[in-house]
Amino acid sequence: MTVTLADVAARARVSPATVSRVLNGNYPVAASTRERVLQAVDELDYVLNGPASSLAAATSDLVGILVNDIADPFFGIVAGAAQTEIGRYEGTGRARGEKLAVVCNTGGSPRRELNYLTLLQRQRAAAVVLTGGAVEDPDHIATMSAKLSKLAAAGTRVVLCGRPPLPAGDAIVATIAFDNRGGGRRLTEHLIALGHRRIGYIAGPAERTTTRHRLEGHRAAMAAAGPGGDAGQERLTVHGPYDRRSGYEATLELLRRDPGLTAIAAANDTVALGACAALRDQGLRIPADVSVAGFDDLPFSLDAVPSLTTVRLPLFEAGARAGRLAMGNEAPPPGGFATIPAELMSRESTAPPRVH
Amino acid sequence: MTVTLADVAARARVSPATVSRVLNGNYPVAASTRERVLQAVDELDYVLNGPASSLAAATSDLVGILVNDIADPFFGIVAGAAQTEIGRYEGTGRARGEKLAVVCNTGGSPRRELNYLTLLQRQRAAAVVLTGGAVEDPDHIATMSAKLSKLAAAGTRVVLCGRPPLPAGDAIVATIAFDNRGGGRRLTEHLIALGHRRIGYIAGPAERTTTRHRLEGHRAAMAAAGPGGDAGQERLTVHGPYDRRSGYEATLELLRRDPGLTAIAAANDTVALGACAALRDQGLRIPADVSVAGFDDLPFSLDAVPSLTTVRLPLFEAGARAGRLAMGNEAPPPGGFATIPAELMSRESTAPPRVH
DNA sequence: CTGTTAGCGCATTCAT
DNA sequence: ATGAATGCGCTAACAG
Repeated sequence: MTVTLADVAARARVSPATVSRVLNGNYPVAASTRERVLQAVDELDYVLNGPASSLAAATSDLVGILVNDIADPFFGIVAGAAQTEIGRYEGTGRARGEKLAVVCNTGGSPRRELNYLTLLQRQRAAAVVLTGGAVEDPDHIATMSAKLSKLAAAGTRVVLCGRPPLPAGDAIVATIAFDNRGGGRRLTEHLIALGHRRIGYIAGPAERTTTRHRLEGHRAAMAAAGPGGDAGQERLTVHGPYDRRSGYEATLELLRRDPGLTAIAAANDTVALGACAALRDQGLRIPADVSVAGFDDLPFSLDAVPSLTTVRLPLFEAGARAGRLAMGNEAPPPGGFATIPAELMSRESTAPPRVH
Repeated sequence: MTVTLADVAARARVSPATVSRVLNGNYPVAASTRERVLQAVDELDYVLNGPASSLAAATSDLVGILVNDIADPFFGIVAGAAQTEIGRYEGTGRARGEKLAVVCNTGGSPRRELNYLTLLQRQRAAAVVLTGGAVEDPDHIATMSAKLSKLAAAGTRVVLCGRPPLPAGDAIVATIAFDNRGGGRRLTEHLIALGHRRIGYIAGPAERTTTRHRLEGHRAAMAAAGPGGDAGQERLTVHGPYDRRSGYEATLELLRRDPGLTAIAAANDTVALGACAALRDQGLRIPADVSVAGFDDLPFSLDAVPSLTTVRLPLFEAGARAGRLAMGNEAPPPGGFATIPAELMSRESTAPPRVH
C-alpha cells in the first residue's frame, strides 16, 4: 500500500540503513550512493513515516508555540517570527533540522494550556515556546512548573517569551520577558509630565502577569507624582479582557466614576482603540478633551486617528529570538533570563489636559 | 527512564493490552479493572507515547491548519474558530478524539505551503485545513492537487476554507468558498450608486485567487455602470501585498495616476486603512474628498475613523464549519462545495463624491 | 563507507 | 473480559 523505507532501499539496491542515513544527512554516504537513493525516493514518491522515525529516534521534529489568542496580532507577530526562525532550515537537504513549527491557541485558558502541553508531551516535541502573559493562580503555576520540568526531562526544550520566569527555572532553556512594569511606568510618567492627574486605567484580566506588571508600573508612576498621587487609584482602575469591547465599556464606566478625568491609559493598543471609540461616542475629542495611551505598539497604532501614544515592544525580535533559543541556535542569556526593554512612543493621542 | 504502557500494566496487574484498551476507550473493559488502570496511570504520571501509538495505529491525532499570514486577524479568526471546534472534545475521557489542532504559517509562499503539507503527511495527520486564497500558478495547482490526493489516499481528511475548489475535488472532503466576486461587485455597485465613476482599485498580490475574484467583481460592476464604465480600469488598478503599507503606497500611486479620483476600493480592510493614512497625509478628507472601502469586515473596521465601509465575511462561522468538517462532525454540503455569502456593510467612509 | 541486527512503545489480531 | 504474540517503519549501535 504505502511506500516504506525498505522499498526505497530495494529500488536503490542498498540497505535500509543507508537510505535512512542519506535521508537524515547525519552520516557520511558516498555521493553516488546518495544519488541513487534520492532518485529512488523521487521515483517512488516516498515520504518518511514520522511516527516511526520519532519512535525509533526517541525525538520528533515537532515544535509547539503556545499563544493566548491567535486572533490578536500581538501573538501573530511573536508566533510568526518564532515560526520563521524555527522553519528556517527547511530547504537544506531533505532533513537537517526540518522542524514542524506549529502554533497552539490556548485562548488564555489554563486548562487548554495544560492540555496542549500534554499533547505536545505525547508527541515528544523537540521544543515548546510559551508566549504572552501567564495566569497567576498558584495551583496553575505549580502544575505548569511540574509539567514543564517533565517535558524538559524528556528532552523538550522549553522557552518562555513575553512571560515572567517560572519556579522550574532550571528546566527552562531561557526566559525572555518584556519590561512591562518599566513601560507602564514610563507611559504614565509621560501623562503626568503633560499635566494629567486624573488618569483612568483600563487593566487586562485580573489574574494575568502582564496585567499586573503594567498596572504596577502605572501605580508606581502615580505614587511618585506626589502625595495623593495614588489616592483613589483603585476607583479609577477597571479590569477586562484584552479586546476592544472591553476598552469601550471600561471607558464608559470610568467616565461614570469620574466625568472629569483627563486621560486614559489602556492595557494594550486594542483596548485603547475601544476606549477611543467610546470617547468619540460620548462626544469627547482626543486628545483635546481626553488623552489616550495604549501598549505594545501594534502596526495599526500608527494609523489610528489620532495616532496612538503607546509603548513599543519589539515583538518580532523577541519572537525570533525565542525561536532561535528553542532551536538551540542562540546561546541563552546569562542566568537564562533576559528582559526586553519597552520604549515610549509619544504620538498624537496624548496632549496636555484642557484648562478649566 | 520514561514510563511506558508496560509499567502501567505491571502496576495495575493487568496486561499491556488491557491498559491500551482503557486508554483508547474503544473496547469493553470491566469497570473495576478500568479503575485500577486509571489509578496506575495517575500514580505513575504516565503519558502516552504519541509516535509509538501513531505507528501502531497508522493514524495520528494531529490536525494541521494552514494559513497565509498568522499576523493577519483574518486568518487568526478563521484558524481560531477551526481550532476551537477541533479541540472541542478534549475533556471527554482520556482519548476519545483528543486532537492536536495546530496552525502552520505559510507566509503565502507556495514552497512553504507544500513543505508543511509534506511535514503533515510525514506525521500522518488526521486532517488538514487549508485557509485563504491560493496561488494560481498552474504548476503549483497541479502539485498541490497531487499532494492533497496523496494525503487523502493516506487517510487524511482535507478541507478547503476560503479558497476555491481544486481539480482534485474527489480527494477533498469539502470546500468552503467565500463569495469574493459577489462581494467585490456589490461594494463597487455601492460606490457607483453614490455617484462615483473614477474609482481607484488597490488589488492584492496578482497571482492569488482571492485577489482575482474580488477584482473581477469590481470590474463587472464598473462594466455594468455603462459604456466606458470600465475604460481605463487597468490604469486605476494597483497590485500589492495584503498589508497597510501596500495600501499606503498604492494610494499615492493612484493619486499620481488620477488626481481627480473620488473613491478607492481596497483588497481588504488592512489595505484600506493604509489608504486612509495616505489620503490624510495628502490633506484629503474621507469621505468628503475621497471615499474608501475595504473588504472582510475585521473587528477594527468598525472603530476606524471614519468607520469603514466594507464587505462582511463570516470568518468565524466559516472557520468553525471547516473545523467540524475536518473532524467529520458535520455532513459536507452537496457536491462537497459551498459558497458563503458576502454582505455589504455601508458605513461612514463612503459618501457621494464632492461636486465641482 | 555500508550491511546486519535489534529494538523503540504501542495497537491489534488471536486465543482463552 | 482479558492475556499472549506479532508487527507497524524506522534508527542506532555494531560489525565489516
